[in-house]
Amino acid sequence: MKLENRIFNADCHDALQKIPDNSINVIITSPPYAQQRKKSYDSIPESEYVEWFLPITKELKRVLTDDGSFVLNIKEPATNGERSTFVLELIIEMRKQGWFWVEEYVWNKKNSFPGKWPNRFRDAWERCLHFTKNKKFKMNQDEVMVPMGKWAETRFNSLSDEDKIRHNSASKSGFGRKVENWIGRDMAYPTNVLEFATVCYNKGHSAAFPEELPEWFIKLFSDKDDLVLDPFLGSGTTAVVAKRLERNYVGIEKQKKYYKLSKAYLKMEDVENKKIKQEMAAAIKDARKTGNWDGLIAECKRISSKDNQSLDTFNK
Amino acid sequence: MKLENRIFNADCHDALQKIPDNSINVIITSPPYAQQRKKSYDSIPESEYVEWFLPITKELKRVLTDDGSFVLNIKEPATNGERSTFVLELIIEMRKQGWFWVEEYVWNKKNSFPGKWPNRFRDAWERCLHFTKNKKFKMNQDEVMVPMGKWAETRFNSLSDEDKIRHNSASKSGFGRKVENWIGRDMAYPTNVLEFATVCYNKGHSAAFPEELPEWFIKLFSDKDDLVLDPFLGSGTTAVVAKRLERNYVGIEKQKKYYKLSKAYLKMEDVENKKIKQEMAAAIKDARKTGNWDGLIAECKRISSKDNQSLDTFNK
DNA sequence: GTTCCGCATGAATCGATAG
DNA sequence: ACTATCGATTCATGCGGAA
Repeated sequence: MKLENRIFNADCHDALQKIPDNSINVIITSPPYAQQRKKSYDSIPESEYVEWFLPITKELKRVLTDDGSFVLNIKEPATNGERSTFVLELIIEMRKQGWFWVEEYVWNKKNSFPGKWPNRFRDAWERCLHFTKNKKFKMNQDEVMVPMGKWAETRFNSLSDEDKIRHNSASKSGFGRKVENWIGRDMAYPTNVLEFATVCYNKGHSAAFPEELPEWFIKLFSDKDDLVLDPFLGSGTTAVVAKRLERNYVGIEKQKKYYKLSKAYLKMEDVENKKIKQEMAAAIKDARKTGNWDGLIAECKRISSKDNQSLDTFNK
Repeated sequence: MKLENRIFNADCHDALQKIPDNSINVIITSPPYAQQRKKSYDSIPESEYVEWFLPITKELKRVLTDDGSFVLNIKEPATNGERSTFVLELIIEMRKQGWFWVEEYVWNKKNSFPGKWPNRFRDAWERCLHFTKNKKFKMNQDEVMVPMGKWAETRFNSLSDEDKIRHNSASKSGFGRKVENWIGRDMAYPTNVLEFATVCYNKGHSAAFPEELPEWFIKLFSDKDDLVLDPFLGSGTTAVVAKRLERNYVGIEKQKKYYKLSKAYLKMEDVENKKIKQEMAAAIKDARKTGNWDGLIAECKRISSKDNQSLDTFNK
């Protein structure tokens, strides 16, 4: 059975069995967080977290290609006045499994959750742990270069959208080449501190991380047509971004609700017409509001078929 | 013997014996980094780092007051293609010693050291690990509040440097009061991500961290006249800042060179006259350049005596 | 059509209260 | 003494209605 562009609605460890060895180029995920108090459906107690996760990382190592990367977005909560140590323990244990702990990127969340406590400030960062199977791996550093310095930044902002499009589409013309050179001079490689804002529900949906995060790592650690896996897909951000970047995706999500949500968002990626896209977004928002997920995918298909019609009409 | 405002030129663990129990309010330090290859005078091999550091943290716990804080600025290097795990192990072991691991602050180094490697980007952050002896401790959150939000940010950017100074010094004028009110309304508590630029050698000296870093933690975790310890004083940044903030300091530094440098910088804090201050800075710079440290302290005393004279003259 | 303001919304954490 | 639930605190962001 074809693996590419599938979402499994199953337990993570079970579904991983169906994925062959050395087949995934990048794994990006944000696993369910450990929580001491709430014993909700998908929450693992802190004390059992490492023990629970290690069999999964073992499978992830098996399915990853030799030059592939595994990016683990995680942050230990503060309970009883101090930070938990299970993430530290996890890193140490994963190295014993044979993983290379290449780097720890910091995701600096510009809009962190508010609050005030006597012993700490707001938590504004999460770990993005970068693991590989080998010392050498695929890394396309040029894909994530950033504008350098203030001057370059303002110049970029002052470019009209049309200018940018013109540059992209006409990169082989004299004009295009000129801008290209100029950009090359004023772009710098980023650091291991990433600055993205978190997503809020009012933007349409909430997710563990904003699209920029998987986008950055997918560009960096994979090529076009490569295969991207998110073993805890959630609302589907990783798959949606992978699709948009012309990579293939595989997703695993245990909860039916999020499974359907992912399918809906992926369907929305196919839609070209702006109004129809908005209509689909409204349907998703409605399902979130009412908690009625059953009809969502059918509804999305119905709406999306209108897009095809409108395209057909347009083509005539 | 008086403990306050002394610098010990001695081995860290030895000197700590002389410090009584529960006498230090804040400990801030950046210990010598582990290095795999170089076996220089003050470098500890990675494999022995935890084992070497734990007896010291045990003493630090002894000398710290019950409501005191220990801030450990550290970052594991990347060797052989991956990050070392000794910092993670250190945290776990320190908890076994009875430390509370309250928080991990990230120091985001805005101007990080340049460089390019095939498997990683520039390292732009370091850990500032916050440990305490108890769940409750001293924390003066209001001392480190920051301007809030986008609007305030742009306002601050549009103010010239002089305007900022004028606001600070003339807070009772009409202009000042207005801005003051506005600031009072628009100050927010910071997050656990700190943004300080690194210090450059051309600023006069190199140090493990910029003055802003100990300043932030000293303000946050101590009151006026409290006692601040840096067991690996280096060029004396922590002591200088503590003195400036009207705290008392204790420093320990093994290397004669850095011991003398610290004394020189502390002497410079006493000098009021700008020109004489510059003269002393030049003498320090000269000692760094020539490597001739023997006469430095005497020279600083000689220069500083001129300051007293000039003050006397001024007073007449 | 713009710009501007009000408002709801977060992978949060602590202390108090209740059982 | 230990666990479970609840209220209070707080701020960057984007949406929607208003001017």
